[in-house]
Amino acid sequence: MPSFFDAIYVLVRQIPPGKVASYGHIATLVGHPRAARTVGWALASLRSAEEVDVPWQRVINAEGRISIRSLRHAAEEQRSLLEAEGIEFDSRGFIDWRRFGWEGLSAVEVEAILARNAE
DNA sequence: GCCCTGACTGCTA
DNA sequence: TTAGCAGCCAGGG
Repeated sequence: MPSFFDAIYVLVRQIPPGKVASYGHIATLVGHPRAARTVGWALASLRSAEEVDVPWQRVINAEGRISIRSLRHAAEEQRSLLEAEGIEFDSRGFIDWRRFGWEGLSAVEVEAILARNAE
């Protein structure tokens, strides 16, 4: 059974290129619907470990927008990375969930992926 | 082991 | 409709 952080990283890796998911969405998938802040915290600490292959830029807030409080340059970098994958921002900086939102995985799929990762 | 912090969220006023 | 605020969870000091 991977730790909470590991579960987050594993699920974020499941987000396909050109798609985005919200912090709350990821938190729900790992079994903690109210732990969105923890997801953000996990990704924030992840960013310092660049060798880890996790597409952190594909995780944004519930509004479909980048809202990094500190690390302003990281927010700009995130937007660049997403645009490079074909994701478009409207004039207000919002992403269209209908076009780029990730559908997520079923509980069964999540369980299988986490179990595989735990090996 | 307690206290603080944080890339969030949803409800109230 | 916009702004404030209190939960939520885990890691680090």
